[in-house]
Amino acid sequence: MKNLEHLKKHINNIVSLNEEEWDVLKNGIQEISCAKGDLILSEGEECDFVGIIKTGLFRFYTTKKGNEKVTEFWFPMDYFSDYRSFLTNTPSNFNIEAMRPGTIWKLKRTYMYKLYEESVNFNKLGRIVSEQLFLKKALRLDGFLKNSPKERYLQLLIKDPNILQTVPQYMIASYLGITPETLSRIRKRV
Amino acid sequence: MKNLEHLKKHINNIVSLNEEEWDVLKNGIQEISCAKGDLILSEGEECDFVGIIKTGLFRFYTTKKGNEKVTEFWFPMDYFSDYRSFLTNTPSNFNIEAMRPGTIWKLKRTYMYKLYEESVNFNKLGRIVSEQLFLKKALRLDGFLKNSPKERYLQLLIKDPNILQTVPQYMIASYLGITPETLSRIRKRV
DNA sequence: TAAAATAATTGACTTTCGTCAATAAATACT
DNA sequence: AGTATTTATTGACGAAAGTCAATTATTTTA
Repeated sequence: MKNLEHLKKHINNIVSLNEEEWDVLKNGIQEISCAKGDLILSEGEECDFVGIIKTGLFRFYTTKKGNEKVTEFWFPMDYFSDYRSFLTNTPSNFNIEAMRPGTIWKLKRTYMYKLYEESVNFNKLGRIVSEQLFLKKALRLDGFLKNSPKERYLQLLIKDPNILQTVPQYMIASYLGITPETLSRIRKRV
Repeated sequence: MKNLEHLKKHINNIVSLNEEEWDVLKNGIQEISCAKGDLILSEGEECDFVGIIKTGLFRFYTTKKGNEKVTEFWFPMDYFSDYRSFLTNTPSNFNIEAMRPGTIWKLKRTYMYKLYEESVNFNKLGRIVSEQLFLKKALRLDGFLKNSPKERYLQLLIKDPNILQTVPQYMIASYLGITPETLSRIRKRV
């Protein structure tokens, strides 16, 4: 049984849909339960959805020469998708993994593009989602261009303490673009 | 005298505006000529526009401890803005500089948000611009997370040869996140 | 075209981070 | 609680990139 009240409230903060619009949107949304370790998306697959985390903790990572590079962590009410794959209709190079049991809301691309034809509000929603995703990427890229590993870690301490509390340290190291050993040493010297 | 035919064609590839919509959009567009070295945006200012390069070559950079970190280069028909500053109404940490004489088209935020209220097509346009900007950031971030400096340079060779041909090498080094000396050595070993 | 200014290369040296291996700490399992 | 597994720390060492200074190449400008 889907309980979408929380989502409805969230969406209405972005753009105020009328009841009819909400019903249309609602019908496109799948609510999916995930067990720990579940892969919502795997490398090679096309990402044909955008979604929002209802509960749980998810990560977005790729692999290189056997080891994993974490690009993002997602918490409740975060948007999630391989939006590059989604937008370009090409296979993803990433995996999306449930780090613990949780629930997600998904909206398929085909459905979403149908919505875009329906009303101005859905386009507005799509625009704002894109903007949010842009902001996240931009801030993260700036961190890499401007800051050293140590500075990136300190920024994380300030801006995303929730990540530090909930995610194993070796994944945080990967997220910061360094090895676990280096992160351990940075922490010692702070 | 504004000659916007080229721009009109470009916009119509994204979303087909009717004549009335195009007239409204047109009225919001400023065409601005830039001399070499002109700063279209300076650190501390708020970026209240998005634009498209008509002609010329521009760079987007920030400064740290006196030296410059280049985040992006923009060529004709590229979107440009400090879109983070634009979206969040906060001061920019970046500069936009004309690297040679050129011309740009600018659209102010206030005007753009007025357009968003007007019709579905403008929202669509805004969405697609956001998507494009997202894609660029995402690809660049992935490069930093996944590739070494040498690999990033080789990717640039393949994907953006135009940058290599037109931009001084020390700025390319900055764009790759390394020093000019290191880039020089990488090039020697390839 | 000559001089000046800017950009690129090279060498010597330092710093930072990665790698590998061992150990310690924390967590999960029965 | 006690064992097994996973995660974090530490040390020794090597590789890669940064820094500083000098030199060479290229471009600009007078």
